Amino acid sequence: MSVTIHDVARQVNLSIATVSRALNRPESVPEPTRQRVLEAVRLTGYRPDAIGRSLREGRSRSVGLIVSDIRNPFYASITKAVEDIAQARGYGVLICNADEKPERAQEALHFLASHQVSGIIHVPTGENVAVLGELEARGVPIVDLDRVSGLQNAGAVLVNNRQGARQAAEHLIGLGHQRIATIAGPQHLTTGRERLEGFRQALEEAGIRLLKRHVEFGDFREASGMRAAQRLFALPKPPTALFVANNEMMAGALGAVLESGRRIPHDISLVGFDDARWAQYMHPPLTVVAQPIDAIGTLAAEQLFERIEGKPAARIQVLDTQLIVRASTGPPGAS
Amino acid sequence: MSVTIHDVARQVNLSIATVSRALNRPESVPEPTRQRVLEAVRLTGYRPDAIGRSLREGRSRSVGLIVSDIRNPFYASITKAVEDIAQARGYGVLICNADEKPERAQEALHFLASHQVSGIIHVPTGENVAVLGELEARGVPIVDLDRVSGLQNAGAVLVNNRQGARQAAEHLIGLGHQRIATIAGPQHLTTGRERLEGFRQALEEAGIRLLKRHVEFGDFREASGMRAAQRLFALPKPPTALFVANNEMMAGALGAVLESGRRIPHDISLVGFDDARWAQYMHPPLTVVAQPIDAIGTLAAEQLFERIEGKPAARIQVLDTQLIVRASTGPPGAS
DNA sequence: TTGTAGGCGTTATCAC
DNA sequence: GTGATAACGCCTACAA
Repeated sequence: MSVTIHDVARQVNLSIATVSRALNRPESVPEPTRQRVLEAVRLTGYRPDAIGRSLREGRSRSVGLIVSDIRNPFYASITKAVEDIAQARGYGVLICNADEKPERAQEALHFLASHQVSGIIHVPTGENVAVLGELEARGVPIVDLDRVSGLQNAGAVLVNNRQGARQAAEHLIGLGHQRIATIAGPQHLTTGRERLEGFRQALEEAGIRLLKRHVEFGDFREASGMRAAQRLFALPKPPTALFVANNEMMAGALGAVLESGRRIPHDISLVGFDDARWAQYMHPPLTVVAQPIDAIGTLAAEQLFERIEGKPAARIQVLDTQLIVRASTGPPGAS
Repeated sequence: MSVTIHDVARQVNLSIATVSRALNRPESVPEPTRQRVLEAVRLTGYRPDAIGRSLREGRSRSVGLIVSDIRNPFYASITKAVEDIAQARGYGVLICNADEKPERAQEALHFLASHQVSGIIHVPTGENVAVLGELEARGVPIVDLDRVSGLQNAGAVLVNNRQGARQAAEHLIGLGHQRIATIAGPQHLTTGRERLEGFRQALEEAGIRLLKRHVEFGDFREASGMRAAQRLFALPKPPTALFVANNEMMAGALGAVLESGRRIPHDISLVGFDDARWAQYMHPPLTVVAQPIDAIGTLAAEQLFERIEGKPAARIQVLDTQLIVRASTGPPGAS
């Protein structure tokens, strides 16, 4: 069995109360006693049982992280940033992969609740405001990441999606494109909506109407991107430029491009949202709207811990995107 | 506050014992009683507190996952597979990113121990056999993944690294290369050692001596791959073919190739270990030794839960690799 | 069939 | 300065 505080107490002929105090409130115990305890701890290899402590304190020293797709490098990076910061503070990370399914996210939320996590970082997958609200009412800080859950008191770390989409659109327009299409994300997600809106708006301001048949929708997963691109390429007058609203759907769209024998950017100019290693390495390197991934994860984790440690102010932080022009975009019909 | 078993008991005028029984041992309670309880559970929204249960049972319904680099898509996929299976069984996953640092892995191990996890899936980062042994002695099943920790009773899911490296070497030899180099992984890791051994052996069998200056070592991270490749390219007679022992170091090596102005495969043939999306998309597409990623994660998780649920047999499962020939390899000096 | 009570490991309150 | 004790929520012998 494991060594408990009783073993340490026995070792030094003190009560468990004193041992606990020596460990948690060093000032409340005379230095010599404290040293004796510390020595005994070293000797026995005692480590406080996290479960016992959690039960007593009403919260576990761990945080929940719900991502929509752990295989998307964007969320893998986020996970790393969050885990880094949690580990530094002695917290654990319970990871849940919602796989873009709201039911799974809800299940995860319940699970985290019953585990008394100290806080939750959450990539919303759909409508789970009810469960979130309960958690929040119980005093569990919540930080939305990437998307917005609709929960009132949640903090959030987001990216300026409208700006990003606008950058993509303006770049394409500047190159002289007129038949510009987009593969948009799910419209029940803020990222899906905002990227489409920013894109449409930029086009309109340039006097270009975004045709209905030039807007295809996907679910932010690879397969849907491929299908959407295939539909676009099947049009009588296919677009000469395409803005794809996330990296996974872009991976799928690329498959369709290859399949159709089109050359990039001669036959089709491509702009993605969110950078990824493969985007830099592919041929030609992909023009993208990049997000400050590390900052997103770090800020979310930092805000979460600030609030866990007492600062009540939930903040909504919006970060800027950056257009990185590489070689997948060019004037229509030119190589 | 949260709703506890007491609230449910009050609701139906029963003792908490009966409620607990109705929930955990349906057969030990008359059906009508059970129904009343279930109804009350629904009404109150009661969910058992995982912490209380864990304390009582001496183990939490969660497993630990220690990976060496969560941003490496290989481990991100593993994480997904493990989380999938855990979630299906009602277990949570505590994720720890060791970042290839043994101290962090050890810290993580202690953390998981104090959290009374039911089992651990573990990508060894170095020598943590002592802590692992304690865990194991406490009855916590451990499954090594990808590498081998040296722990006696651990199960393991591995890949045939020697075979994989051999496939790479033979492919290069078959193409006619003579000056073949490798960027090997850390030699304190089984993957690092075995891939180098298999590679060397295949060369020797073909009558090619692997020169000392043609073996560079990295730490399985991108930056080290770049530096290693730079050293290789600075040789008076640089190699015409290069086998890189993992995908991250390959990413770095690619940077060095670009920087040096070499063309692939005309000036240098490249074979990687482990496939990645960018490997397929890059130009030219990368020849790789692929690992059955999903199977690795799934088998590890399945073995872990089998053992959690009582089957004592730790197994060592070794999976085959597969050479995928794409366009980054060709005869020396030919395009 | 159901209830009472003990205890898992911890921290904190209250005596001494 | 230190110790005894209660409490957190749960499950399960044992008693009724």
